[in-house]
Amino acid sequence: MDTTAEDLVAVLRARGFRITRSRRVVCEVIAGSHGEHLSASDVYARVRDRGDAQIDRSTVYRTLDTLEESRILRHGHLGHGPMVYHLAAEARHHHLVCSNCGTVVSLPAADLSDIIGGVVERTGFLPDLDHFAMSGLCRDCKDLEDPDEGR
Amino acid sequence: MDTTAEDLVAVLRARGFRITRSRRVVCEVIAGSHGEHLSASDVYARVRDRGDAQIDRSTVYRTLDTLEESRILRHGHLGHGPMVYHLAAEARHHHLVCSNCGTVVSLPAADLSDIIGGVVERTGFLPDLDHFAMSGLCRDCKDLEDPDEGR
DNA sequence: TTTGTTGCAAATGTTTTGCATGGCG
DNA sequence: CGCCATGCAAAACATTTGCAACAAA
Repeated sequence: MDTTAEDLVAVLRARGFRITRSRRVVCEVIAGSHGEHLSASDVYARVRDRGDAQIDRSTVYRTLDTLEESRILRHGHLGHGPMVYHLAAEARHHHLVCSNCGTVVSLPAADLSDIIGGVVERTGFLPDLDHFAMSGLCRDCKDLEDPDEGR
Repeated sequence: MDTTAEDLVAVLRARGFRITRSRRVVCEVIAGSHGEHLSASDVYARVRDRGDAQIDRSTVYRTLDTLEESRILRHGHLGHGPMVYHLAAEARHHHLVCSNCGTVVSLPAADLSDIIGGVVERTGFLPDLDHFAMSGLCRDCKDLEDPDEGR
C-alpha cells in the first residue's frame, strides 16, 4: 500500500528518465521514510549511511527535483530550516509549529476541508496546506502570553 | 498613525538598547516601508541607497533581530525566498501564493477569523497566519489542472 | 552510439559569528 | 569610562550550476 522504491523507479522510467544507481538509491531512501519529513541533507546523510559514499550531494538534490517534477514527491516548509520532502501519496496533514516553544501540533486532513472550502469560496484560490506549516502559539504558550501582546 | 522611525527608536530606547546611527537608519527604512515585505537584503539595499554605505549587512541583520525582539517588527515567509519583514502594527492579511504561476492573492484579516477560530477550537493552537504564506493554485491555474492531479 | 546523468568543484545567496575597535550612555 | 554595538572578515548553510567523463538505453 505504501509507495515502494520500485513504484518510484517505475514512475521515473515511465516518464522517460534513465534509471541510474544514484536514482535507485535515493528512491530507496525516500521509500523508507514514510511519515517523515526529510530535508535534502537528511536524504544525503541516509544515502551515505547506506555506504553509498560516492553519490554526490548535488545528485541527491537533482534526483529530489526529478521526483518532485514527476509528482510523486513534494516538498514543504516546516519552519526556518531547509525544505523537507514527503511522498505525495502520504496522508495529508498540516503542521502547526509553536513559535515560542517549538512544539509541533498536527492537524489532520479532515479538519482542513472547511478551511480549504472557505478559502476557495472567498478567493477562488485552492490552498495546498501541506506546503507551509502554520506558525503560532500552542495551547500552553498561548495561555502564558498576556492578552494584548499575543494578539 | 503609521509607525514612524521615531516610534521605533523610542521602543528601542525604552527597552534599554543604545541608539546608534546604524539603528536609526534601519528604523527609518523600516518606517518607510509600510505595506511592503522587505527581506534583509532589501533593507540593506535601501540603507545603501540612502548613501549610508558604511553600514554593514550584519548590522542590518542584527538590528532587524533587535526590532523583532522588541516586538515591533515581525518576519514571515512568502515563498522559497528569504524571510521578509513587516511592521507588527501593520494590518493583518494572509498571502496565497500560486505555486504554478506565482500570482499572489491577499486574504484580508476578516476572512481569517473563522479559520483561526476553527483551528483554536480543534487543537487549542492559536495560528499566526501572517507568518507563512499559503501555497496553492490560483483560480486560473486550478481550472487548468486535471482533477485527479491537482488534488 | 548517443544523449541524459553523474561527480567534482566552484559559485550563489542568506544568515551567523568572532573579534578588535569605536561610540553611546 | 565601561560596556554595548559596529564593521570587517570569514564561516556556516542550503542550494545551484558548469563541465568533462561516464553509463543507460
